[in-house]
Amino acid sequence: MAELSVGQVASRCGVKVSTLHFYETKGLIFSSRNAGNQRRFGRDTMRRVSLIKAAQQLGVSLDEIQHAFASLPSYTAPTQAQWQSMATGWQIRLNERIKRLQALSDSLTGCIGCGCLSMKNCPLYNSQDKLGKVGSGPVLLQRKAGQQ
Amino acid sequence: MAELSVGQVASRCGVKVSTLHFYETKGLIFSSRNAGNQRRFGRDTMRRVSLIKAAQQLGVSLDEIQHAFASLPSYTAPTQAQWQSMATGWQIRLNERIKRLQALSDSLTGCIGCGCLSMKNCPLYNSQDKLGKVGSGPVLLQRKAGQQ
DNA sequence: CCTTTACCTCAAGTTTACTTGAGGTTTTAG
DNA sequence: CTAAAACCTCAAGTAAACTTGAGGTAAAGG
Repeated sequence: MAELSVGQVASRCGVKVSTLHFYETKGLIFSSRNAGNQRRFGRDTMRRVSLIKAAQQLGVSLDEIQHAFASLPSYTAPTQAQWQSMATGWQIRLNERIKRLQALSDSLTGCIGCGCLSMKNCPLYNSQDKLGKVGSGPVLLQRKAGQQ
Repeated sequence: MAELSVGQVASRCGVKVSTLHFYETKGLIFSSRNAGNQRRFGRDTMRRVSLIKAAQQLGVSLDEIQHAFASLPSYTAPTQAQWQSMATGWQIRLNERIKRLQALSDSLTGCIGCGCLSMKNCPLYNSQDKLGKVGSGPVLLQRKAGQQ
């Protein structure tokens, strides 16, 4: 049983069948068809779906994921090296994100310590505001890559 | 100048005026009105907006944020203790999230190490799949709080 | 005073990521 | 062989988080 039906992939990946259809239209996964026009997925599809779900945890959009997947072959199972370079790429991204969250956590710690009643020395609030200078405000740790 | 106009809050927080209107309809921020029916915000509004943006980084929805804000007074500036208990709550959440991302990062590291050609020992893929047992699949680290 | 900039409200539009449903075909289990 | 379960396509609906636009009022600078 080399190939899997859409229902099998769905149940083993914990997603709905409709989600897999959707991912296929987005070019995130690929299938061939059997005699009766039903989808048949290679086993690597499950890893793709796992990676999609993992990446979404990091706040990565499907478009970006698709872009990252673009280096992988669509219809043949990716090689070891190909998976590895993808995984490495995600991990770099993931570690950046962890760092940012850590920084945010530190800011909150400062916030808890400072009391923040005065708003003058709150590290969260004052990360950019500098006590009300003209210009852009306390745009804090977000907005690294054009989120708005 | 104790109170701020919507435009001032917007530019100092790095968000659009329409976003502040939107947040107000959602009950995330509050304003009084001047003689000409224009909004006037207390300075604590900026901290609220900072916290909203920070929380969004953690994947917290506006509804949840609103719920967390519910403990704060709407029209009077929150006290030190009130801010602190909020910040502490966020930080617990934040640290949980960091832990999860760390776990994901570890899985990816395993993935990079194992090569994953066989799919038999990939820690990312096999976190729940157990080599194809019947039942639910490699539902990995997500889905902690009914995300789908 | 007058014009430009900032505000106001309310309705409708946008994007992302899916889900639901209708109407019909294929597989599979008994 | 037949009935239920699984698939198929395509269109439309949903939810979150905003944004845009129209039509009109207020405030601020010269």
